[in-house]
Amino acid sequence: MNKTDLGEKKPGKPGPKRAAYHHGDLRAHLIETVRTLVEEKGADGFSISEAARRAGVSSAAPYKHFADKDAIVREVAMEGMRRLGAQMDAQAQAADPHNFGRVNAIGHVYVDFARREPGVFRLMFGLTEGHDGDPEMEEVGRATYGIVIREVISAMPQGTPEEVIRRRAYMLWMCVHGHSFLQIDRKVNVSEITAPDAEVLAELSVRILGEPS
Amino acid sequence: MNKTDLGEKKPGKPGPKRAAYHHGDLRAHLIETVRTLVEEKGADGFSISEAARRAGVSSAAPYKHFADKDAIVREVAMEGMRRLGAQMDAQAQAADPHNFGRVNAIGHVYVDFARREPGVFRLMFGLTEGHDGDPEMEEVGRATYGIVIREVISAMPQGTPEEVIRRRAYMLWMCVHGHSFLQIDRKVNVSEITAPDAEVLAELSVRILGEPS
DNA sequence: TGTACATCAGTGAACGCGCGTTCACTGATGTAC
DNA sequence: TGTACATCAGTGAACGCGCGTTCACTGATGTAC
Repeated sequence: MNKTDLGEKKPGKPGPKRAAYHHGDLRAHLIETVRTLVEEKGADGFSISEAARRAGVSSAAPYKHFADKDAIVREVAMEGMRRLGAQMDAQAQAADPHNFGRVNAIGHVYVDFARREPGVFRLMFGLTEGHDGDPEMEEVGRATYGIVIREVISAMPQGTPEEVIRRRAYMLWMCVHGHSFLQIDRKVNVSEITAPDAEVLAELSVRILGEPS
Repeated sequence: MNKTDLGEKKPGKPGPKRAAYHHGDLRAHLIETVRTLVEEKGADGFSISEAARRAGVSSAAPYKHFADKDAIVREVAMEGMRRLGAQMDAQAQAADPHNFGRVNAIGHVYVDFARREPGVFRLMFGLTEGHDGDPEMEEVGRATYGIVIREVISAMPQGTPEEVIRRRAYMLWMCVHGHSFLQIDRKVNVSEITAPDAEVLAELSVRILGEPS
């Protein structure tokens, strides 16, 4: 197989994507490809071979950029976590602080992310054996969770002890996380609830962040 | 390979497990084997071949009892759901009804199940492509969730509208489900909470089932 | 600007592996008479 | 109780498959002079 057969490149008329023999940014392209592949086939259904095939590259090429399959998965998960954090931050800032509006905004971003990219979401939060003590992974996770903490702090009365803050934040996380998984795993229907997401999340933040009855 | 080589059976002294040439209850034995295998290797890591090997049977034998791999997985998931339901029921009945004690008991059974059998738990609640519209699966799921509904009803004031009941029940489910996954996926640590499970779950049931502040 | 060379990012062929599933088979079991 | 036979639950060999990864290689690119 000749290189001119490979991509959409015609000889003499260099394609817009592939500058030349070298791909240019195969690494980023692979991450992106794996991302869509994970959505299509699931975290355990995709293969490096297929990603390479889709990227129009030999099956050995990925190994020039990643040590092994796990390394790609890790990258996709981290990139997802960063995006989630960025979206949470942006939406929180944009939201009305009254009635726990910022906390609610974060919750919606979380659930929407799960719904929009269930595959990546699973990669980020499912047990991915080996990422367990990964410090970089932990760091980006903590950074994202830090946004939740920040907004819970500003939603609660000043001077609320840190321990209480942490506990309330975790309660919110539990709910939102559970909701996300029940949604993408299509288990919500057995609950037969009719209320829309927004209503349920709003009620929860009031109940969790307000005074107990 | 002769049959006398297969199991622990010595000729003339029939083993206690394998009555004779026929296994006796290979079907049940396979389900049990897969159950432990799923815990060891994860839902996507186990193989029928290995299950057969462990059961001391040829790799083709399982197909005398199950159509394909999915059918075994399905059975393991259903059996898990039935056990979860039974445990929830038993612990709810045994618990003190005051202070939402029964609801809390159910929550603990749920979380403990996840912690004790994360593999099966994932099988039951993770998206297992194909079990989606499975009516038998839905039925056993609904039966188990029915226990939650039952206890929420008896924990709330008489005459509470069904819609409210369903919503509160789902809120509890979200939390407990989220907590379960965060635990088994080892993500709880980033929240840095120190309060024990029991305390958090108890507070949540008060907040969710009580009057909002 | 031209040349020599090191480096880099690919290729394509090959490997060993374990898997899910099928197949023709066979020995054990249960049943009818 | 004995015999003939259908059925059942296994065997073991084989299949095709796609995978992750390695390897020696090669052409393109960047750099030093």
